[in-house]
Amino acid sequence: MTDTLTGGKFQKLNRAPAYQAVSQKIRSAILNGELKAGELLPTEMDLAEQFGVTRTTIREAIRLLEYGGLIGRADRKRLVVCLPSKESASNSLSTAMLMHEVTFKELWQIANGLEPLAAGLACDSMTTELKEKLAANLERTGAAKSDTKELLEAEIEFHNLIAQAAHNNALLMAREPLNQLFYPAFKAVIERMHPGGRILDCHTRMFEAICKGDKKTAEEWMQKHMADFERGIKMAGLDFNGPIDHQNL
Amino acid sequence: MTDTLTGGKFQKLNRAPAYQAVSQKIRSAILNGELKAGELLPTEMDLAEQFGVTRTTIREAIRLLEYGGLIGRADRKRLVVCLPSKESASNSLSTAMLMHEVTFKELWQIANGLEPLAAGLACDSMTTELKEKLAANLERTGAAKSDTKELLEAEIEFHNLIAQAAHNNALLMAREPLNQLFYPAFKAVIERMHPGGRILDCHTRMFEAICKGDKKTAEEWMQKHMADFERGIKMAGLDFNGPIDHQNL
DNA sequence: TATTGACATATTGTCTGACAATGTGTCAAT
DNA sequence: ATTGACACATTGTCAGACAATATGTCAATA
Repeated sequence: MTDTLTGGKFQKLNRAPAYQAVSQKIRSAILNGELKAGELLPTEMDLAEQFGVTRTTIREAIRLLEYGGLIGRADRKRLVVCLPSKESASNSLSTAMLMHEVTFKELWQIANGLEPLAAGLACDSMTTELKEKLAANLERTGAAKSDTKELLEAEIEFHNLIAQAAHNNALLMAREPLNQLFYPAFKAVIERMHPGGRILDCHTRMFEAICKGDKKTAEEWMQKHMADFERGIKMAGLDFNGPIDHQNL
Repeated sequence: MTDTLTGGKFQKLNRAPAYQAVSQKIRSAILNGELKAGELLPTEMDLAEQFGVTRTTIREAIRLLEYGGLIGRADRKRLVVCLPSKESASNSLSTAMLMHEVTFKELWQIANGLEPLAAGLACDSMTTELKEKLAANLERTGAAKSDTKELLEAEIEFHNLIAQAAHNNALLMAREPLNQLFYPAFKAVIERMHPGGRILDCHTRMFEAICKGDKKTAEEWMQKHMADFERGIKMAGLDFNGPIDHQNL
């Protein structure tokens, strides 16, 4: 199968289209800090002149970056350089996972690794501000009762707060695809849950453990919580070993 | 601060540009399976007619998707619907982490969560094929000696193989940003390492543990391996608590 | 003073129409 | 079976235009 004649010696020379080159240049400029987040981009005409191409080409180059969240619109006209939000940053990863038909089980295994990790780290770097937010969240959960929509939001907020308490931005971003992909499942599980179930209990104990800096207990309760979630998925009639849906786009 | 007159009642109506709408439609069609991966996209003129806009608009819409890896070029002409590769899928997340100036420590904490997880899962679902590949990788590592480039590649390959052995596609994709961002650090660490160090030993013991299905031992050795890496980063003169570089773009 | 209206200007979004470069398919010649 | 010649389709890029919308200025007004 090795055709030494046609296969060897020369490598495919890549003549990438101009819009890709331009896009790369702009991207680099942003990563280098030549263009700082928050700054306005030069106008399309400016860029066109600088690169020596047409506005059309510039616009295509910009679109290429826009999806990644590196560039956004300030006020619907002028474009600005952005710090990508964790949502936009994890979009491609989420959709890629969707298209690869990742299963609940696979995602759950990751979450089961990351969530206890977050809980553990939170024990080391808890702040009073986050303690207050968590306390407020517990109240919110308690007050939600059978209002599933409210309960759902509180539940998600709780986990996000824990992750914030870990003071690890990378973790916060790495978790985001799970948030996005699990959302429909969260919803289904919580809607089918008997009110006043274990959720609040779990959360409370976790909160107390974290406040005490009791890493082991915090991690254990998070694991129990995740186990509950797994059971919930199955009880909600979702196929734990099957691919997740994409009601989120 | 609540101006009840101008603030309330009406929400900002969003008149998104046409290229965004078109992009969304195409994206949905792909996620719905109306356009399957591998299929050719209709020609730009076709799309332009169908959506009732110009080719210019269509092209901008396509660029928007191209970055995310949902659309690629088959043969430099006709565009084709793609299953995003794990590399392209994690690009935005990686650059977002870069721009948020994520530290080595933050990334390491995640890796320290995911890598032992992978090693543990691998114990449950090892295949003979991967055993062979891992065995070959160990030989490769042994043979590399002081060839740091070769050693680097072998090291990365080892971890990827473990992750593959976990048979969890989501994990494989979630790990990818770490691969991308740690790469320069890997390199620096390995170049500064005394040859015949602990690497091969660690890998071998992990391999043996995984083959035996000894989850606990496999995880422990992976953790030791990660601890070595942490030491390596510090010894290489990199700031463990400082932001990572972006020599990768 | 603070708000409004009128107006010129700048910038983006979209359209039209064109051309060059490149890949595809066909068919005859070898 | 390979090559050459040719028509055709499709993408990449250009030039130039116009509409819609923000921005800034300045006078008029309450």
